[in-house]
Amino acid sequence: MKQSKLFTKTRRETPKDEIAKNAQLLIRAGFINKEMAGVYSYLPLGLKVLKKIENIIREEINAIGGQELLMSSLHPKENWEKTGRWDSLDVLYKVTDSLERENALGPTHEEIVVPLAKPFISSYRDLPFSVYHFQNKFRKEVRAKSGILRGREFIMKDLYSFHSTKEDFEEYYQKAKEAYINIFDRVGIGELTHIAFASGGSFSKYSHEFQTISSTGEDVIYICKKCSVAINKEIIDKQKECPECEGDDFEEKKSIEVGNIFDLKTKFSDPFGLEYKDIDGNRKPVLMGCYGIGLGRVLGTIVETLSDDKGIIWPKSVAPFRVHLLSLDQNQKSKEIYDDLIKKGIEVLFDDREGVSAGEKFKDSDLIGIPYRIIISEKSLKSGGVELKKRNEDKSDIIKIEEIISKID
RNA sequence: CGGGGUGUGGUGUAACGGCUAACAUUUCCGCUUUGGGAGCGGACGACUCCGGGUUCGAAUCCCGGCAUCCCGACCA
Repeated sequence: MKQSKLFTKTRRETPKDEIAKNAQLLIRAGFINKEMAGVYSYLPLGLKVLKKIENIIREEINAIGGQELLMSSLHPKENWEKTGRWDSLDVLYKVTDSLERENALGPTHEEIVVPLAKPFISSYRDLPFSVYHFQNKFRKEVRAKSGILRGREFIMKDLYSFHSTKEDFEEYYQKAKEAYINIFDRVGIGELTHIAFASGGSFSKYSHEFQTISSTGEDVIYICKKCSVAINKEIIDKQKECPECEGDDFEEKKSIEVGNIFDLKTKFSDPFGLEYKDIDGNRKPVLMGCYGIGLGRVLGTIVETLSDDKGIIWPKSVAPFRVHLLSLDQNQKSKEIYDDLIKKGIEVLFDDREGVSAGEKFKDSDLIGIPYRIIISEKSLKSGGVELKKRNEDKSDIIKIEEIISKID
């Protein structure tokens, strides 16, 4: 991608209506645009990152047998009345059309996925299975806050699993937990992310949240100093020892909930009569689990936790480009290198803008946060090649042009 | 939903109740310049969020609304 053709430009000033670092940097760098409180558009750079996060999640969920589908955003009122949530869920957006028909905008998809699964489940032989999708969720948050961390419209991966026995559910739940660990490792926040015990489970007594340590987080967790698992606030009040190792020394930290896994039991199977016949021919309710990850929240958390005062520092796995190629008045030589890297399948943002000073290109590059920066200038060429600098390091090296590929893996 | 803050060119700010609403930046034109947001000259760009009110006179004061941010409550 040539930067001279890029849809967005960077901004020098931080927008005055954003306090959260994630939104300030993402808007300044041209990744997102704010439409209204809690609602953001993803621009070409932002969408690239979002898609990379999505693909990592997709690979890990496919690996535990999840089948991807895409459910609707507009939901029949009837389904929500069946579960009682038409009236009880205050974040539910209700829309009325000109014929006075009422619908809901989906904030989550139990009300769709359960009736959807019903015709496909009759026997215990049909179980287990799991389905998921990436989709825009709508929640009428009374107070959107923290940039893209708590919005009114956001993309979520929600996975639903269906089981005949609790043993089978527990086995799958464990696999989902491991998939989540892989996901947060791969997107670059694994070290900061703790599994937190939360209330709500039936068999294991707990559900689990994935909490990333960050001062901008709105949650508080207590990290066990002995085994590093965490407990969320609502259960540490009742219990003073670690459920994992029985340690009793905790560190209090603010954190962002980037994902959760939850045992639904028969909460949604019951109202929809989702049943199967067991081996003896008895009808029994299907057991379910649900597993969510907010993509925008993950993206925002990466920015919150990995940026510095100059801009964003993307992990390689989700960076919009691998290389930021800066031409300092050397467009001809730079173009050759750019074409060569593209031919080799490297994702490159090529700052080919003419009449833009070196300093401005450096500032923009720091802000956008691409992992590798290659500078081509009269100076570098005289020294025998190009200059390579990593976004997360201060030092830089002059390397030969032929060496580039081997240095950017 | 309670409490507080803020609404001025695209962006960020300034302006005691009183001249044609100022400055920076962005953008455009010309020249010049290329290692940390370069320099000079010129140009474009605002019914000062909306609606009322007070006043000879309102960006400025008052009332209402809307928007937005923060704190709290809420958060399958």
